[in-house]
Amino acid sequence: MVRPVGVVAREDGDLRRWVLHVDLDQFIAAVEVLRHPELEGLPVVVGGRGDPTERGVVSTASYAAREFGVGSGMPLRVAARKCPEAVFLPVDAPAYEEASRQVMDTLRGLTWSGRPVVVEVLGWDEAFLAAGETGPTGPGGPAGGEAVAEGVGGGPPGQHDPLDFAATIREEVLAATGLHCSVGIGDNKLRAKIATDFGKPRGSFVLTDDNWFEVMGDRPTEALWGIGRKTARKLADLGIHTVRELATSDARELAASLGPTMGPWYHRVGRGVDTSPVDATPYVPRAHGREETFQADLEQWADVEAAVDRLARAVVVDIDREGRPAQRVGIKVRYRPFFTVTRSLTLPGPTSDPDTVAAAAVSLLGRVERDRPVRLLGVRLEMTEPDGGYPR
DNA sequence: TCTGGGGTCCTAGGACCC
DNA sequence: TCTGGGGTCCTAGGACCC
Repeated sequence: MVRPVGVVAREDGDLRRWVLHVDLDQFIAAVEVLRHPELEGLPVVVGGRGDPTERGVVSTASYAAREFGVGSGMPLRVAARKCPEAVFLPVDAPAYEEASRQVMDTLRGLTWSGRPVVVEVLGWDEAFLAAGETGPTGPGGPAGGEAVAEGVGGGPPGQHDPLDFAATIREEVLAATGLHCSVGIGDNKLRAKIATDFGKPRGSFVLTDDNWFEVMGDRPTEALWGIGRKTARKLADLGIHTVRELATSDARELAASLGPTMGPWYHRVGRGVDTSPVDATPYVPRAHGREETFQADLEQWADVEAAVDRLARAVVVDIDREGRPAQRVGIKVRYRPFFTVTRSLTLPGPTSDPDTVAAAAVSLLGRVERDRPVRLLGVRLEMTEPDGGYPR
């Protein structure tokens, strides 16, 4: 159900106007510092297997490391050159998942002016928050889904100012987890998300229709959520460089050159327009995959086939946990130096049989070139839709 | 600089069918 | 023979995000 945000004025202090975006500061590095307190304040780089001589990239760098120019996505070898004294640590996903769970549980336990908070989790270290419903909302029934108020009318009036609530969020998350976060405040999700960057670290920022162009108008289109390097370049080719230019561009021209769906969407993003609701519905994955970059390129085709077989069986274990069979199988092959192809097929019928899936994955190798060194292999399984389809 | 691993969604062309 | 228009499925690739 689509719940418009940012248009409905209400008697209760206009809570529905606000969306908050919570983003943990240097999350992965911060989790590592929590369990290695002696690293506090030092340049810490987390990525790959923690060996800066290996192939791999930076997942997160601490603020001290960032001062040396180290940043996310940078090859570990480059990070080591920029900051040789940095402490390099391997990625430990289970540790971050556990810390994330604590953070999200803390957020879900918050109330705002006596209302439960709706929490939409975006990843390990991000979530959108909005004030939830306190009861049935009319003919359509409850709109909040999971969210049900606890002490309707019984509690103290609480805070209506979103900046006060943002401060509460930061305090509660710090007290519960030892982690610092920043909070973006907006009149929709898009603006809240972008606002967070201006609040970092350990702060808040408010971005609404009132100050959108003042804050964003002269920034490059790439500053927008959903516009990356490639799209920014395409826009530049159309003479669109800034957020203001995007906002005042011709929507039909955008549709013609960027697609009937994406064109108009970029136009809305340029104006800061977003009507999507904060939705606490648990995430249901469409697919699972595993891929591996080899420290040394594979030169023997038998090694390539063995690796695809192994990856396919590993992903079958992953989808088994989901309890849904595979209906499509895809492989990814990245050759030296960095050229990638994908191949995929629809299975004759849904299956979770490891032999069948592995055989299908290996068979796809018959559709790619086999006479060049292989840098990466991946296998991906698309699952059948869950009963009742996907949420939203 | 020499480029991870986990995902999502959109586009476009061809096959196939009516 | 000189051949429309639309819908759906399959496949490959691209872009983006965390």
